[in-house]
Amino acid sequence: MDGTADSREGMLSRMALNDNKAGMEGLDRDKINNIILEASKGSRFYVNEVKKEQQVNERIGKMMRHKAKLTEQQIQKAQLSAELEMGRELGRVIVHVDMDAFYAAVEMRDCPELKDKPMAVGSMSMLSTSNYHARRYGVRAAMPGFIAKKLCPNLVIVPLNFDKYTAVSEQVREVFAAYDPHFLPMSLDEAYLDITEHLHERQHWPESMRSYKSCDNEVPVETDNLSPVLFEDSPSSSPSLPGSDGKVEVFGTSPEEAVREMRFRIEQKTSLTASAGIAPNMMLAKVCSDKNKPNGQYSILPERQAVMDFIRDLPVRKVSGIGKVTEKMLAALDIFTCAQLGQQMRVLSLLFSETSWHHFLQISLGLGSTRIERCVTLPALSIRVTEPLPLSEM
DNA sequence: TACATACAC
DNA sequence: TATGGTGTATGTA
Repeated sequence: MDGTADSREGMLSRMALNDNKAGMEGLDRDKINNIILEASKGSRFYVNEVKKEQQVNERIGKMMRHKAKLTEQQIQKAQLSAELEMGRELGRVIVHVDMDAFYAAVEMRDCPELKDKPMAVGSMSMLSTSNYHARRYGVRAAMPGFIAKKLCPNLVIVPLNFDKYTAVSEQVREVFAAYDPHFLPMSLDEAYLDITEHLHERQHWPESMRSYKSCDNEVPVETDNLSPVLFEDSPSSSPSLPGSDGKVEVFGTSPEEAVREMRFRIEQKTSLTASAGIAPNMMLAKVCSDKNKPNGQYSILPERQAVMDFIRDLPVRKVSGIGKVTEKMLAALDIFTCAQLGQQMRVLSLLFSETSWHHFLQISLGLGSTRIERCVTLPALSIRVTEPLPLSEM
């Protein structure tokens, strides 16, 4: 009944390497998992993980028995879909920006010797993040350093410099604010922005307000005549003219160009790269920001068809809010992609709570929040004494 | 209400 | 030697 094979399989789903992240494609999973397993076996953590795994398996068993007993019930899913479809909002331009391997990138910037080595930030007990070189060995955020060392003996582990990351984060947030003063920070290294208003204004901006010099810090190139009032923080001392020194880049007025410009300014200011996603809602923007990481961006056009094309083959696990447990429960129902999620709504509405299946339905339709709300989270953020460690800012 | 689970960073 | 800390949301007893 217990079945060692079964519990071992199940354990792997919790303990095994999570390669669902950028920079970890094409690894030798079996080899890596064996090392992780060997290092973990017998520990209290291991025993606890096995226990939790069995609980999830029981939950799935219960769900499957329930499913087998289902009678053909009619539900009004079609009607709800239609209502949601009518309310679909495509008019906002939502951006999710995410710094690439943030802590590791800061440490590499400040210590060039680390640049070509596999390195991670954290301790022997826990890593906060790793650089892309280390990821080739399966070393990633949320992994204990001692296990990472087994995977990659040459790994350099740098302790956290939290104050430094906070300071850099402030610099990055200054750039965010230029595109959306109400942006929503999710952690030190990532945020949601609604750049709809910015884009409206930007339409009327002259090129000079969209021009940036490669070597200079964050200020548009100064030309003699045009609205200098708008550049309060530009240095009046040395107005750099196009062609005088570094190359001047002119950014366009489209959403993609605005975001390219924002990433350019972040890099000029901090020497760190960011990735971004542009989409009509937060759920999609978040997925998009991961698509061309590191140092890239991806956008979904504000059209229903573009959204549905994007959603179709998207693995459900990529969606924020779908974690490993939900992934496994859905997998037991042969649901792996968002399209399959949509096809199975009838069953899902019977097996899951109302809030859960409503959420699933929204995902399957490519819907998400179109207003970023800061007021709700702001008090919580200000109370916080220490920022939680981002364990997956890759 | 209190506690447990899932999820995010 | 060693597998985080904190907040939110949701479900259940």
